[in-house]
Amino acid sequence: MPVYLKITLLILPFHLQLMYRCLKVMLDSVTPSTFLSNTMVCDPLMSWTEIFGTTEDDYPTCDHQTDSDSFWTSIHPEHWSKHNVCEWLQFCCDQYKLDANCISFSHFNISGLQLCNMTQEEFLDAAGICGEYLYFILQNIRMHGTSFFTDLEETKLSNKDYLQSSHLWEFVRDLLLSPEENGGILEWEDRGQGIFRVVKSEALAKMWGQRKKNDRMTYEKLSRALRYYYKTGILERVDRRLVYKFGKNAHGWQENKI
DNA sequence: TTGGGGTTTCCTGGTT
DNA sequence: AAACCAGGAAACCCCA
Repeated sequence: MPVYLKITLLILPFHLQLMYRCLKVMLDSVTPSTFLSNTMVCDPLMSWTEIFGTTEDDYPTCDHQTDSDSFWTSIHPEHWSKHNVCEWLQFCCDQYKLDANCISFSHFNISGLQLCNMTQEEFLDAAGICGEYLYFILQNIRMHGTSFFTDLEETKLSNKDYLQSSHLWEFVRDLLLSPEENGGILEWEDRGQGIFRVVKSEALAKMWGQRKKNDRMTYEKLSRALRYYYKTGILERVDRRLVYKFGKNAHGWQENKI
């Protein structure tokens, strides 16, 4: 075997590792503000040791059952492979109790970049009501994971400051005010009186948990937080399961006062 | 550093 | 039996 070929084979793994580590450093160094300001992505002054690290081999792996949301928010969806997209769909079905039968998986045999370029209508075509929900989850990851929009006008969600609310009741209110985007998690029972129903309790909890970067959130705990609002008049009791009503101190939910 | 608001976590007991 | 409701207690986190 020629010497140059031996050398090439010898250094090939090293090159692959170098490429991976460079890519990882680039991704890790990215922050939302970096992209929002349209400035350079990488810190140009990375040392060799920062790039190569030590000798351990920490190639990325994804166990969507155990890593929960962390993997999907650690790498921007645009960088997902076809396999990642497929795993993400499976993860969403498991995590949010979506009916996989609704999903036309052939429509999702695409890269992360192509996924990100899909419109809400295309999601609907590909997965019906689940598509609406998947679209919402994806936008949420793009906004709150390692998301980096170059243009804040890019989505309807950001236009409405959707999910920017700091309090739980505002988060709930804003979901109710965007029925086309909340995936049927919440719905009005009596719009005029501010009475609403939680349709998918655990999905709501997961979404709130995602908002707070807390994958241990449950409806049990979320509902405890909602019950605290009875004291402050943000919510009023409705003696029906999963039904709540906005109180006199809640604002922004009335149709004529938005 | 501290104190308060707003949860989050855990719990017991009750209801649907 | 599972899911939900009620509310006490304490921990936690963030912000001013």
